[in-house]
Amino acid sequence: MTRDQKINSCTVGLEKCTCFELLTEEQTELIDNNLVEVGFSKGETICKQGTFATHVIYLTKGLVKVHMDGTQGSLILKIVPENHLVALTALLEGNNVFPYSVTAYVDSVVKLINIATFKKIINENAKFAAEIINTLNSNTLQTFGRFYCLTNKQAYGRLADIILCLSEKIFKQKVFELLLTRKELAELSGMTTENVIRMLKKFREDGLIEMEGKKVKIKNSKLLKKISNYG
Amino acid sequence: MTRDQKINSCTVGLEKCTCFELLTEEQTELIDNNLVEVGFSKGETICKQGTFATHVIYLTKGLVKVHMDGTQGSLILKIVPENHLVALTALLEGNNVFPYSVTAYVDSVVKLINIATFKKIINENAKFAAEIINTLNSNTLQTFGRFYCLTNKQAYGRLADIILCLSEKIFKQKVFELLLTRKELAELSGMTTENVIRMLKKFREDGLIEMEGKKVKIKNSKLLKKISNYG
DNA sequence: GGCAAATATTGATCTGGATCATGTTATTAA
DNA sequence: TTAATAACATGATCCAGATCAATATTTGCC
Repeated sequence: MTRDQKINSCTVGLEKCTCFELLTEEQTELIDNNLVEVGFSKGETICKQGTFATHVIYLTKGLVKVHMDGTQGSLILKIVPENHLVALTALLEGNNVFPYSVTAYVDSVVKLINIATFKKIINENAKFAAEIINTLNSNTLQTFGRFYCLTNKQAYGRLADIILCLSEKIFKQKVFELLLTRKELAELSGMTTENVIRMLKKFREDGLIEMEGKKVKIKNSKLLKKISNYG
Repeated sequence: MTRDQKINSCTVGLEKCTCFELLTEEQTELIDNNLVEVGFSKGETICKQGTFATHVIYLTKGLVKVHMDGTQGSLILKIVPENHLVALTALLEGNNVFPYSVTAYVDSVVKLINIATFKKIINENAKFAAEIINTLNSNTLQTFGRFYCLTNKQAYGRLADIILCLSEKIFKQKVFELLLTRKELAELSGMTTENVIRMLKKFREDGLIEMEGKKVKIKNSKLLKKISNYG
């Protein structure tokens, strides 16, 4: 069996959400009349696991994490940047509560879209539904990659993954302001804060990255990718 | 923060697929004219990660595993029992290859539905599309549970999960014929074969299960659930 | 029916990363 | 301005589960 398939283990979806362009004028108006726009500060819970799912969330501005909390601790399923739909799982019939929480990493703005309205439009507009199917599949693929990363890679590989993901997908630059604390990085890469610190130090010593305060600079992304890819 | 949420970590979807009941006569005929039914023997690859995704798979009979293989080994994303759609991710626009492989655990029969036909119907029939959205969301929820299980639980908890899942969701009995080898159980619960054997022995010694040849009997499902739930 | 190849089992050893302890430096709030 | 709190850092120890090694047992198949 060949085991050389490249698996994308990045944490965020890439594509901008385009589904709303497929609505009729009437449907656009219906949505607009059935949503509220709300701001959340850094650290605030946008939706809480276990509460009634009365709306779908569209992130207008900011960066959020989607996480499940259980008896054995917390798992970050994904992080979502702006211009993305967030809580589509809420659409599932017969499951009227959020299966996860959504928390703001930075100050964020969301549109809360009434779920009944959203469902109504899906059932009326097949093109819109098709685009939602596309979004769901894209999310799934994303999650599978992260799933693989967290279960099959070693700690160095997981951390390299997260750093590359932040650089390439979120901030889209080699040099960026790290918004996340070591603790948050640890949660994201599925290890302890202490180990994130130790490993970042190692990365610095080996000339893979440079850090000054909150500024992070990718020095050797090729080798970083190798580490991500080996484990 | 409360951390007492019950998370379903079972590996398979529950609901029977009902989407085809929503088709018009014409659409049903269109599907029927664009599918082939194929049998696969135990162990055979039904679709291979990285090959062109030309069809959606509907499992008529049998039991299959969906898995991703990469440089760091293999990950079983889920197992799927009969009467379920399997490779819906293939629908994703711009992603024309299967992101995972599907392999038969036992002799199985599948319907391979032409993907263009499937997409055409989604774009024409909003109710059908809505049902597909429902299925996708159900799958997602399922995967999240397994994701949580594999990343946050200890080995005993993971094994207990798999045994309960097999008993309750797949075979729907307290006593069942274990179709899977120790090695397959190990893959499924994310540990080594040796440890599966040791832990099964421990479960037997502690009176949680009874085993005779391939027959497995759940003796104390309450305690087994506790182990699954603690870790 | 026999033999090669999986599969199952058990014990000994090793190790990646968690946990614990302790201290230092930034923020935040009062 | 300072007290409190959270973030950052580093070293010492520990442990769940992997890896390795060495049979036993089953299964498929010519």
